[in-house]
Amino acid sequence: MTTPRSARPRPSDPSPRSLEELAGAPLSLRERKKLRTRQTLRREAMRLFAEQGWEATTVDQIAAAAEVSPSTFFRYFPTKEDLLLTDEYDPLMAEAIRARPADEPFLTSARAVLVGLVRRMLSEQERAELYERMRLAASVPSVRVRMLEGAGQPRGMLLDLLTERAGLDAPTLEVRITAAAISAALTETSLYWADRGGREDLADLLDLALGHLQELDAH
Amino acid sequence: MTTPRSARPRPSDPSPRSLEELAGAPLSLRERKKLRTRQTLRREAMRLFAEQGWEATTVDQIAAAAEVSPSTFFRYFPTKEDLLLTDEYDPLMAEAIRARPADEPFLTSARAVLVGLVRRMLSEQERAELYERMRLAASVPSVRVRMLEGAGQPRGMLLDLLTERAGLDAPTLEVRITAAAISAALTETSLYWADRGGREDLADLLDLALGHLQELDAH
DNA sequence: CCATCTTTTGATAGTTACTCTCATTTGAGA
DNA sequence: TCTCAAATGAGAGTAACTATCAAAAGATGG
Repeated sequence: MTTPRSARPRPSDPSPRSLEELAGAPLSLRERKKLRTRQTLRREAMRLFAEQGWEATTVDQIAAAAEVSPSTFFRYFPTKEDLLLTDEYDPLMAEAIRARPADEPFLTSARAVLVGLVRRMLSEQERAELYERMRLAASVPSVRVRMLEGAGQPRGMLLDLLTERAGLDAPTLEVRITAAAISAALTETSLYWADRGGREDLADLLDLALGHLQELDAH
Repeated sequence: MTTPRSARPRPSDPSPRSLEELAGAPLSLRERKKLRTRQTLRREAMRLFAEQGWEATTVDQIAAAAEVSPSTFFRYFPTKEDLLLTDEYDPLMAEAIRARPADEPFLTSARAVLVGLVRRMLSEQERAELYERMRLAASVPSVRVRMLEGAGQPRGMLLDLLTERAGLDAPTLEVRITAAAISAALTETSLYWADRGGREDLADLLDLALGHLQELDAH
């Protein structure tokens, strides 16, 4: 439970990440292998988690199932928890928020963008994966914790956006409060959704939650 | 980094905790010893953290400094991080919030109570301790993480209070959002305070932060 | 196709936070 | 003083990491 920090040589990130599959950039063999290893690790991990639960599944098992050494596992995922983190939505959110009028209250922008994104963007499979991740996050504290931490989390991005929009260099307390509140609402809503078995519509829930934040004063 | 959970027999909590020093209840020898062990552990730990930093200080060192076995350490603090958590203010907060008119918006109650509590309640020494804890929390991710998690954190208590006040059995999404937002604001403010070297007035900051939450819609 | 250079990998040997179990000590209460 | 429950210590074990280094495998220029 010490602060994890990988000083060990890691396989370098495929730079423009996942977009170049669509763009013409042909992946080199090396890059393809790395991608496949990463996917295999994640897939095997999720399978094992589903079969045996989070705690009963060791990193060694995951590595074995993916046919790599434990060392290699840690080169791809600095912690076991990181298997469940993805920040792939952050850039999209950032872009969409920047496209909104700058004089609009930030929470209004965020609400519109987040709800819209969730409503449109998720394919069935993405939805299912998100659900699995959130289910685990909801039941395993250390995962929730890592999720709240910030690495792959929206707070950092929201903070930057807010600071930028306010024309500030460093975030004020108010800015930090706004970012923290939205991020907390986002996480809480996802967890709530997972708690209820993923049966309700996530976009609706999110709309409700952020709407509630807007009128916190009245309840 | 597995989910920590103490299944080992722990020294039982001195039930009404810390209040009975003021009340007439004379502590038994056993209770006094437990209290002293807990305090010693925490004090020695803080000293070592200050001297060597968080990571360089091992649990074994702390136990040795407090002259107990490592086993005993874990009986008192399920994780190293827990050394920095205290929920001693929670009961006071709960009581004070319950004393407010039930038809008042919850955030208004919370703001009044929290700010009042912080403004009045902290002796110089409490203030200094809180500052040290927050300083560490602000700089050591795993601690911040554990702080956000909820164990010693106000979210759980706020959630109960809110659910109770709304006359519900189980918390709705709205209730969860409110609790999460207030809790996040509380933590964020404390971290901000620590970031700034503890020079500003915590009560003022808190008032500002919760006030900002009330008008999130306008910014 | 070959030789070299770089990146990725695996093996091995720690360290540390924690868990479990069990025998011993110590305070509580009669 | 005897008895019982609670608290402690000792020791062995697990699992998540970290650090190091040599071997394997793609990339690259000729």
